[in-house]
Amino acid sequence: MTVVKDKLEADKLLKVAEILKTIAHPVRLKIIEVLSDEKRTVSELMEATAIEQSLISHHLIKMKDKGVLSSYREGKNVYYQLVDDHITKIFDCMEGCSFI
Amino acid sequence: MTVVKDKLEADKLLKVAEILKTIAHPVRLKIIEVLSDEKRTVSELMEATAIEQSLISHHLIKMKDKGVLSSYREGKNVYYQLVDDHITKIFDCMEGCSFI
DNA sequence: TTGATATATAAATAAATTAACATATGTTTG
DNA sequence: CAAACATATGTTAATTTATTTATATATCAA
Repeated sequence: MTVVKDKLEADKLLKVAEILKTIAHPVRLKIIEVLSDEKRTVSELMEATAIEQSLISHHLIKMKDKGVLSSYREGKNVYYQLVDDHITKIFDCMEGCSFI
Repeated sequence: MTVVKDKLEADKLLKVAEILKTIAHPVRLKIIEVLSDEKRTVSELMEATAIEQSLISHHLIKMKDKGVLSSYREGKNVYYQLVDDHITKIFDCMEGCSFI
């Protein structure tokens, strides 16, 4: 059996839990998946996810708040992007699990 | 920028979200961390997490329901263990992220 | 400057999660 | 078989999160 190398401190567990909670939603995972390719505008994300404007905005802002995404405006559009690509590894990680 | 290899189907995103939601809690992460070493009884997990009997039982049963843990009885004790060690990779994955 | 387009915000509600407490069940031991 | 121990279950309350609808703000183009 593999042992987790270093035990995570309680506060780090909290932080990890917070991030996981932030992304533990099918739409948010889809957003991450789409953004793994490259940055997208809100409109593009709406189309990619088939989620209406206000709701996707809520999702995006929450993910931004929690540090997973960042955004910048360019004219009428706002682009969202992953703060750290590393997060996409979570798909590999999960897919490796027998129960998925 | 790294691209996620294969796009996950909608139903797989749902499944992944379900699992992430299941473990996105500091106590549950701690349980996974402890079990990464080896199987433990409920009592041992209570001690390791400092969580009271009923509450930890609820956590354990939820994780078992979702397929993350399995359990078996041995006398008065019930042992819980990880169904798939692979799940512990999530710690590495998260620790690699700049926002953690 | 007005209208159109893109996005954000606010408020209300619905739904899900977590925690706490009380009680029940299963197993061993005397 | 009764008491003790380990764990599970049921119920409710508290809290958090997700969704919807309506409205506001920002930017561009005519």
